[in-house]
Amino acid sequence: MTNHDQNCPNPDYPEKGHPLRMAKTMRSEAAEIVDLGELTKHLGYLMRRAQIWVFQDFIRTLATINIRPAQYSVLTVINANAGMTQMSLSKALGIERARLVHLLNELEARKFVDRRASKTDRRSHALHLTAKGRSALADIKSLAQEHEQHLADRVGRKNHQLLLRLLACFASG
Amino acid sequence: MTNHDQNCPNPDYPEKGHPLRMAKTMRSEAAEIVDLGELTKHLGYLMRRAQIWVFQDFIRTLATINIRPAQYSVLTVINANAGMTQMSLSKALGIERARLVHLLNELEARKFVDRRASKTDRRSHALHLTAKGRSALADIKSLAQEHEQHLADRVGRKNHQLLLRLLACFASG
DNA sequence: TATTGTTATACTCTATAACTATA
DNA sequence: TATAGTTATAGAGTATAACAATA
Repeated sequence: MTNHDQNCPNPDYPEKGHPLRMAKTMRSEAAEIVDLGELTKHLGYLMRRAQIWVFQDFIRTLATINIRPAQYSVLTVINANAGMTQMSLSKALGIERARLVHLLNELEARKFVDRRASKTDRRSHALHLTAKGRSALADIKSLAQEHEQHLADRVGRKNHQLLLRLLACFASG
Repeated sequence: MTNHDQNCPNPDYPEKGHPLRMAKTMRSEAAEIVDLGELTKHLGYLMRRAQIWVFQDFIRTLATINIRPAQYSVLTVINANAGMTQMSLSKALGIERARLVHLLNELEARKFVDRRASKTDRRSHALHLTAKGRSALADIKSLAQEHEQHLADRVGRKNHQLLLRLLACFASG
């Protein structure tokens, strides 16, 4: 019996097994009993496993529109802060500015984002969503909500809210 | 005011700022106000930020012994399941077997781990910690506990326990 | 035929350093 | 001198595919 069976409202949601790790040829279903030792007492281990689970569900749920978590976060924050600079976006999301360049190149190539000349500082760019970007974001948000519902189904609505509150301790601090 | 201020027992532990992201030259401390939009309602976003925080604290706390989270998990599970195969370890930790080869090569080069011939299946290896590996793991566990205490200090002891329970829903499932 | 360990490749993301053009 | 954006490189980590030895 694995650790979560006692506590998870719906341990098998959305189907048996890890979202993207369904073995192609599963001859022996016998899941070996492996002792994880101290690992299950470490928040870091559980967070890593949980984060992989969540991101894979996100990627799968938004696969039709081909948006990954990092891209979603960039679009969302630009939408909420039109005209912001790359440095500001980089700091807000904790994404290295060098990495952000590539993310923005992709989103600009897809005509979701505009880099406009700043009026006050000619070193920096003012970031804006295009009309196409705003339209796409509406669809993306809808799918992202669907994804979030998967998580709430998995862990329970109250626990979902609780996790949001508890994890905020580590964000940005 | 950031999101976690109301809820975190000790929002500034262990010092101001992110563990490894202290700017080298911080002229203007004025943290710009950036609206994160819907992101703070997404478990995935908060998990990613939290996981980065936690892993960076782990890496820093165990820097003297030069052990990273993935290496720690491998040593711990081999210790608890002497003689296990690489496939079994790969499945238990959710690490691709191709990736595990490199991890084990490193740990074998450091004389922490032995790959012995299996007695029952000549395709597979039986994994064991060496005497040096067991000795090192004792020190490593002590530092890992210190790291875990940092997390408990950050989020509060009761919340720490709560998080362990809630996140287990996503692990392994 | 399928599985174990291995090698190799591609892609995402992190971490740096260096460069340019501005400030 | 310092900062914004860019380019480049190195290293984790993930995801695949293919191969040899073995089952």
